[in-house]
Amino acid sequence: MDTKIGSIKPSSRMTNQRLEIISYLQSTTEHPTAEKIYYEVRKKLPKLSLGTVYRNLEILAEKGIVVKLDLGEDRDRYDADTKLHHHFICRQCRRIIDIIMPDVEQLKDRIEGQLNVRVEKTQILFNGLCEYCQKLK
Amino acid sequence: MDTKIGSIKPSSRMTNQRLEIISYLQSTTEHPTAEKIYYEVRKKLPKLSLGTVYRNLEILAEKGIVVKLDLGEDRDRYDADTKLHHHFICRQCRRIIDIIMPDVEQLKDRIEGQLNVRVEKTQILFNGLCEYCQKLK
DNA sequence: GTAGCTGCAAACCGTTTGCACGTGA
DNA sequence: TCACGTGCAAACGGTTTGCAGCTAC
Repeated sequence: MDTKIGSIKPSSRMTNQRLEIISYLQSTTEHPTAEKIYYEVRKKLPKLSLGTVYRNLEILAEKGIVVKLDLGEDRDRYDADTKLHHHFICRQCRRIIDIIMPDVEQLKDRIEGQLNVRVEKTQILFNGLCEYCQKLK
Repeated sequence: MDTKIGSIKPSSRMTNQRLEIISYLQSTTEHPTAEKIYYEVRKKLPKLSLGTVYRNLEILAEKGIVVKLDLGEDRDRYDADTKLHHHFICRQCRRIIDIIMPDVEQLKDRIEGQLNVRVEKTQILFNGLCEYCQKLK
C-alpha cells in the first residue's frame, strides 16, 4: 500500500558521504554542479563515487535541504540556500548572482488569475555579462 | 581571417528539409521538441534524419528565425514566435502557455542598475497545474 | 563546380541504474 | 539484524559529429 500523501521516502541515514555533501554545499554560494561537488568532497572522502553524489543530491532535493537549479546550461547546479530567489548568470564566466525579488508574489497572483492555473514554482533568470566580463570587453 | 563581428555564418541554402522544418514550426504554437519536429516533418520528407533536424534548428536559432527554449525539462523545445514572451508549463500534461509581460523591461533595468551587469536575456518560467489538470485533481 | 547540406551511424556526456558489498541505527 | 547506502561500471537518452555522397546556387 502507498503512503498517504505522495511518495514520501522513509527515514534516511546520515552517512559520511551525505554529511560532507551537505556540509560542502552549505559552505559555498557558487551553486556548484554535481561534478564540482564530487571534486570537492573527494578531497575529504577520496573513495566517493559520482553516482553517490547524484543519489544524495536527489534525496536532499526531495527533502528540501538543497535545491536543484536549471540555469539554462548543459548541466544542473545545486544550492543549499532554499529560500526563494532568482538568478543572473554571466554567459562568459558563468558567475551566478542571487537576486531577491520581493514583488514576484504579485506576478504569480496575476498569472494565476489571468490563466486559471495554479502556479507552484516561479523562476526568473537573467543572462548577460557580469561587471567584470564587461570590463574585459 | 575571421569575420569582423563575431562568427557570423555565411549564406545558407534553402533546402527542402529546412523549408519544411520552418513551415512546421510556423504552423504550431505548441513549442515542439526536436523529436516532435522530426516526427511531423517526416510525414512530408520520410528520409529526413534527426541529425538534420538538430543541425537546422541550430542554424535557424543562430539566424533568429526560431528560438530554442529550455523550460526545465530533459529536452529543449523550439518556437517560431521570436517576440519576447514568457511561459507557463503544466507539470502534469506539459501544456505550455505563452505569457506576455509588459513590465519585464523595468525589471531588467532595475537588475542592471542594481548589479552592474548587462542583461541580454530575461526568462520567466511558471510551473504548476493548468486549468484542466487542476480539474482532474 | 563547389560550399554547404543530407542520411546514417557512431560518439559524446551528463545522469541514472544494476549489482554485490558495506554500514548506520 | 537488515534496510538503506556505497563504489563501480555499464546503460540511458538527448544531442552532436564524422563521413561519404548529394544538391542548391
